[in-house]
Formats: sequence, C-alpha cells, structure tokens
Amino acid sequence: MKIATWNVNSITVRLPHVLDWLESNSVDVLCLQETKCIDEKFPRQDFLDRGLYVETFGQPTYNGVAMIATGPLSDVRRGFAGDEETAQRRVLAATWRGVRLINVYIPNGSEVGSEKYAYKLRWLQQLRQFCESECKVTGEAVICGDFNIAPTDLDVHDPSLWEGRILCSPAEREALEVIREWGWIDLFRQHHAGEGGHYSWWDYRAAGFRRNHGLRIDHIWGTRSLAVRCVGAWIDKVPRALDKPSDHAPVVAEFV
DNA sequence: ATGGTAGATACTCTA
Repeated sequence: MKIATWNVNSITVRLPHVLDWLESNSVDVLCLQETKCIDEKFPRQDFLDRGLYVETFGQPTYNGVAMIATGPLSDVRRGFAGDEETAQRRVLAATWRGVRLINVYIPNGSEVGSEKYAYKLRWLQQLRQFCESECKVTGEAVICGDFNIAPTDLDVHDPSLWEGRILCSPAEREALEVIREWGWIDLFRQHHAGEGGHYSWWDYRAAGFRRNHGLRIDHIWGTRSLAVRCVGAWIDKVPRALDKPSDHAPVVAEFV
C-alpha cells in the first residue's frame, strides 16, 4: 500500500503531470491540495476513466483539496464541524480499506503577526480537535498534506535566513507539535532521521529548486500501528523538474 | 533591500 500527498497548485494546469505521475507511480491514495477548482469543474472524468475513485472539496480561485484512490472512499467528511458554507475549504477526511485518511491544506499564514497568521494558529487548534473526533489513536490513520510548516531547522535550507519567519516561527511549530502529540509519527523522518537537505517545496522565485533552496513543509504522518508497517517514505523530486511544475513535490509513504 | 514567479480572476490577491 502506498499513500501520497501533492500540492499541485491548480489541478487544471497540473492535470497532465498528475495523470503521468499516477501512471508511473502505483499509489493507492493520492491526496491533492491547492486544487483551486470548484467541485463541478474538477476533471474527475480523467480519473474515473482510469478506474480511480475521486472525492473533492473545492472553492473558486483558492485552496481546495481532493483524494484520488484505487478503491471506494467511505465516510467522507468535508471541512470542520460547524464551518459556514463560505469557510475556506482545506480539509477532507475519508476511509480507504479501513485506513482513516485526513488530507489537509494548512493555511500559509502570510506573515508572522498578521491576521492570516492568527487564522493559521486558530485553524491548527481546530485541526487537533478534528484528529480527536475523526481518528482513533490506536487505529490505522494517516494525516497528510501541505502543512505549511517546517517542523525543525533540519527541514530548512537556511535556518538563519528563515528564523522566526512564516513557515518556521515558534508559535506555528508549537501548534503543530500539539497535533503531533495526539499520536502521530512523521513517517518521512522515521526513515530519514537526522538527514538534512530533504525538501518538498521550493519557491518559484530566485531559482529555488535549481539551488535546492527549499523547505520540507509537506508531510505524511501515521498512527503507531501504521508506522510499524511503513517500510519507506520519500519525496519525489522528478515532477518538480518538469516544465510548468507545481512548486511542491509529491511525498510518498509505502506500507506492508 | 522586500526582490523574484505562478495561478485565477478581473484590473489584485495569494502563495
């Protein structure tokens, strides 16, 4: 079993990359973020034609998450309990073959101290509640997506440049730690303990990818019972080097 | 010093 996450920065633009990637990577579930596409316009037929199952939770222009799977997705949950119809669409949960999956696009936060930053911290508090209500810590569950947080300085190409800045600030790292303490294990770090230089996002600007000036902000975390079955986790930089790439690379975890 | 690029939408916002 393989589970992957990929911020595609518009499913409309990235559809060829996603279809090609699925062709050459036999993943069972692919969680997408920043689809930037309302559900009615999501190119679901391209996936259905390939025998895949699709669940979407999108809005115009911004945000949007989706799941693509090789089998049916059940108990689909869209957004937090009590969200207004107009709330930003950033979280989608579903069950695939008994595994509970949470797909998140955590807010970027814009700038430390801004209104968007406060929204990010509030959203992270809600996400901890969501984990508690949607998953059993003793069960098989995964939370993955664009977390928009580099958990430690090991996940940052230049920690002194990024110190205290958005994606790296202490308050957001602490809020993420509160979520992790619920019972999640970083499946990538489990297989790459202490290794620097592994990033999942590189800014389009200033030739970030060519210089490997990146951050590891896309993550796959699992509960203990899945972590012991996880035999590998990696970041696939191949699609990031294509023409017209997303600024994020897919992250994959494999289980026995 | 506050750059640089990309995407969706509409003459900016978000990342």
